[in-house]
Amino acid sequence: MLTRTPRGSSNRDSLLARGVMLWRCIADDYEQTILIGKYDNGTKLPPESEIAARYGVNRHTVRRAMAELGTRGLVRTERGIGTFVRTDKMDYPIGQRTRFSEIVAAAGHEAEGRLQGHRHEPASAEIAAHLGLKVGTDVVRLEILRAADRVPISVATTWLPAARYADAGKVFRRLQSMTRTLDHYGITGYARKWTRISAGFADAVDAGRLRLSVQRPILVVESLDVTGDGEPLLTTRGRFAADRVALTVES
Amino acid sequence: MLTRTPRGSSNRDSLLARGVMLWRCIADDYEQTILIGKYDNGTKLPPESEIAARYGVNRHTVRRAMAELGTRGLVRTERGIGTFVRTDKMDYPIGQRTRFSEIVAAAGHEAEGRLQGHRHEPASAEIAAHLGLKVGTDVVRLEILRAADRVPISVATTWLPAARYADAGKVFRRLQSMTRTLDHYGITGYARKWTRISAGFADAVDAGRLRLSVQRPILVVESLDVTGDGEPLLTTRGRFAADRVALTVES
DNA sequence: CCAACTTGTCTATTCGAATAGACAAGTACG
DNA sequence: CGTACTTGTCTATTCGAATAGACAAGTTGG
Repeated sequence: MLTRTPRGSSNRDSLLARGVMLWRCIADDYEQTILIGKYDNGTKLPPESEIAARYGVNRHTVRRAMAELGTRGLVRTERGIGTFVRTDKMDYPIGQRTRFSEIVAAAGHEAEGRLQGHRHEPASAEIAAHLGLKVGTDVVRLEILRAADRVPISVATTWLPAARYADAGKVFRRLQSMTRTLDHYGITGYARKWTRISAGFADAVDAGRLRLSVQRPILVVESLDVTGDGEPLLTTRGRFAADRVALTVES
Repeated sequence: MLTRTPRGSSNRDSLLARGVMLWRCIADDYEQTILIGKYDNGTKLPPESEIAARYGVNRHTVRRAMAELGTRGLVRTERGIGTFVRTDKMDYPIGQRTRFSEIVAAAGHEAEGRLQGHRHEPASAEIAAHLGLKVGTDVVRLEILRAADRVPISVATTWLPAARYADAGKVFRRLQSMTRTLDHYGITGYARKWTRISAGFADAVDAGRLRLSVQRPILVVESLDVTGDGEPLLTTRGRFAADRVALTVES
């Protein structure tokens, strides 16, 4: 070990923004490089010790930065081997039978759905039209964060008629899945009726939940699911991290 | 004092970016609000204690944020009175007799010029043309940060012929002023020959030196000064913080 | 199997961010 | 003058960022 520069100068200064932690600066620096497309998918990064030396920081600090990049879904680390760049996007098929947990499981990942919050509210004109209700009817609103292998994929706002699904929030929080929640209400065969896709930028709240930098692109997916009888069941407005997902529409 | 929320929740969460210090988040939040133009110039901000309560943080943390906004030139604090928004831009007249220290002094502020670095280098085609030298001739290059009342106003790169001003770096570092540096070489009556103004965005280095957020607009001012005899003296490429300066061209 | 290399985890220490409280110093107003 | 209010400064404490070092656990290649 040479370890000069015990405290000061090096490549650090060119990154160090006042009031921003070192590991965050390093993580952001790597994110830029990766998102620019400088690395191919699967490229092996240098060993942590080498990166630490190049930045003039401790190895633990680099580990913290890499952990951050892991939660952002930009790298994948394997013990004893190394850290690899991950630029492939998860394929997310959209069709009549669109179930997050099943899609993720089919892709060989671990699905997770966490309820961020829920409340009752009167239906807006748009929500009422989707669900076939009168404006102002009581509806349940759920905010759900979905992740695959602990990497956030999407945040979704879902509305259901309160008349039948008043406790949907509590049920979801326990069962952690929309499929199982509806099953709890006796709904088994439900289907996607329509899906509308647009794009935009993540606001501060969504960016935080999705562990994205602000102003990264997102895919906005609005949809309506119906019961087997064709009755409106739930409508959703989901925001997908466009850096991590590609939507495939079945036809 | 009510001081609930000893550690958690409040308006904090909506701001708190992971890896970014609290005071920085608050400062950036205020900067956004100010630059959007929500406050008129001179508007009095609420007392520190009140701001602290609104964000759910300690008063010291607010003070740190306000200190940051002060160095960015966005607020001005007066003891015993309060903190005031500062959106007025300093008027910077450009004419034949353009001397930073004189302009700033005339506006009632304290001028400061700090040398960031200096070196000799061969003249590029552009610099050579400006100074009337052959390409590759040895020139002295100075990087100067200028501030008024401790608020950074501009960073400037200045080139002089090395033949006569070889030690310009050391001299400037001692005298802290271009006017005095030239005076040291016996140059008293020099004048602006031409000025070219354009605009762009601050890169990471300039943003750091000017204490700006990255990607804030800057005014790029290229100019040539000549001696009393009309001989090319020095050429400069200055980058001014557009949020703090308005250039006035005399005609 | 063994040696070299890389990531994971542990302990200890230093330094600054953030909190908490108290008081000084300045201004404004009746 | 004196009270109320606001900013400035000080001390003390807690918690996490960053450093430092050592070793365990895993992979690779001879």
